[in-house]
Amino acid sequence: MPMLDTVSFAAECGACPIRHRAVCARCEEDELSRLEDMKYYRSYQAGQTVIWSGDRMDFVASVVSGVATLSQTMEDGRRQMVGLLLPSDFVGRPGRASAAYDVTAATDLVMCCFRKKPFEEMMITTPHIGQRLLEMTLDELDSAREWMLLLGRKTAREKIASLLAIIARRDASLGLTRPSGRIVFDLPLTREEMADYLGLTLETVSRQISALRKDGIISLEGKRHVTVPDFDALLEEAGDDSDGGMLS
Amino acid sequence: MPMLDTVSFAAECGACPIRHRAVCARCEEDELSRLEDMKYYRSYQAGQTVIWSGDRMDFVASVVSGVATLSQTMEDGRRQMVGLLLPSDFVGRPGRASAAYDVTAATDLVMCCFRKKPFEEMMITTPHIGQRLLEMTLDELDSAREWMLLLGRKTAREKIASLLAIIARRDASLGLTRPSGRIVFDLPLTREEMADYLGLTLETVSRQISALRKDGIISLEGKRHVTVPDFDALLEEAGDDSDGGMLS
DNA sequence: CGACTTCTTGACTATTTTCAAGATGCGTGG
DNA sequence: CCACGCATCTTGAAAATAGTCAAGAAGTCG
Repeated sequence: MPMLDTVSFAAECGACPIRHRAVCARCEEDELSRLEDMKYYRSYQAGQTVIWSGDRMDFVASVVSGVATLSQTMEDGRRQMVGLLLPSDFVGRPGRASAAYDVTAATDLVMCCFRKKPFEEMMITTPHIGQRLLEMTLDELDSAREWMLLLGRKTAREKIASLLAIIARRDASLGLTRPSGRIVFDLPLTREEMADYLGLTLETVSRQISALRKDGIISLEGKRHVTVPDFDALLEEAGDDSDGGMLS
Repeated sequence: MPMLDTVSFAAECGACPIRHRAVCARCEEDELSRLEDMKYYRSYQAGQTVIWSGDRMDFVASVVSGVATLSQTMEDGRRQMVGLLLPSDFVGRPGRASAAYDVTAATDLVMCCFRKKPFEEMMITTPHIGQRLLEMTLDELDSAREWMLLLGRKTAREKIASLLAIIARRDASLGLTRPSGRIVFDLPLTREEMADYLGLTLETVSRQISALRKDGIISLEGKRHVTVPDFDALLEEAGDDSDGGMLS
């Protein structure tokens, strides 16, 4: 098992890449400096577990870079991913002592952690944090519900296309690719992780990716590097309405 | 189509049955009286639509009595329920102009509606509402994630057992039945609504209910009235860990 | 009591899973 | 630099689960 690594980072909130999107987005300068006093960074390697469900959790955190997954496991080993945590996403629940889900680093990961006690106190005294967290939680709830539609009603092919579209759109919104019809990105997940997210087996994931490739919806170099020649065609396969689930 | 019905209700917040659990739970007397100024009650009959996805929504609301459903529909008609709204649950999203989901009355329903504009203003000036709403939203997010596990990984039989367990537990917590091994309740949903909630067809729902009946896990009088002789046996069928997903 | 909706059950079909074998790619060490 | 070993991925064949189509039963409401 690899070890946790507490990092001394370029720790200026002012220079933080997720400053404007994370839970601290609405904070004023003085609030930020209070946050700086309770924060520390942690890095994890791809594959490392951040925390196990049920473990005591004495911090909350924002994802700074990389991708983490939230997942639940049944006694017999069946696993379902219940969230994909991207930069600026929030981890942990104020007021709860232990983790409700397994959190795993899907890629190399950096998190900005806040000691829980002072963070909770600050939530009471300053409204900006709680307001922003409410906004973010409502957004997550919408995502979770969109995912419920996928899990409950979409076919395997639609599930794969939907996941690819989400990842593609996210990369595009981070400015890593131009928002034309052609999109290129790397999958941050293994086939098994995709299966756990989509409620499928890894074999079905593999087959459907092959099928989408055969049909020219995507092309692959290696196993992770994906090219989508026509994003609209991908959305068509995903079965979403044309706006792709954008909520005003 | 039945019509909307605006009701003059026994409108005292002090006597409200959901006073201690709803979004107003933390409000002081003076805050309650501000809420009274912006509130009105509405009743709906079982089957009636409260609001359609995409419709403009100039209120937010709490469910006072009855059961409502939140659902999403794909272009080709596939439908997935994404939430079950019980007394004290909150409907609507502050800061959003239109409904993101279809809201339907599953049973006769009474809602306590707040005009959206003043409610949003009050959220900024008084922290109690936003704090409580954050708590409730985090709880809903947990429920949604529990449902994702069900939709993605459970078998049809486990899905049915899980739904029955949830309804049974809820009725018990409302004090309608004693919390012994034996539990009796009425299903608030049709087979089709159950199917939409569970990501199944109504035929599969029907078959699995018959199977649970044949195996003695439940018994039925009529189609809606259910007796669970041994609640632990039902939980076993649901595939949950023994605590039944209770979160501290 | 009768019409209509809701529900049940049967037979067949489709999709996804399971089990199994082999291919590909990646990192490490010779 | 190449080869080996391990993890990841692909593909095939058979099996299981849930879906579809269809008919009829039960319950409900007027």
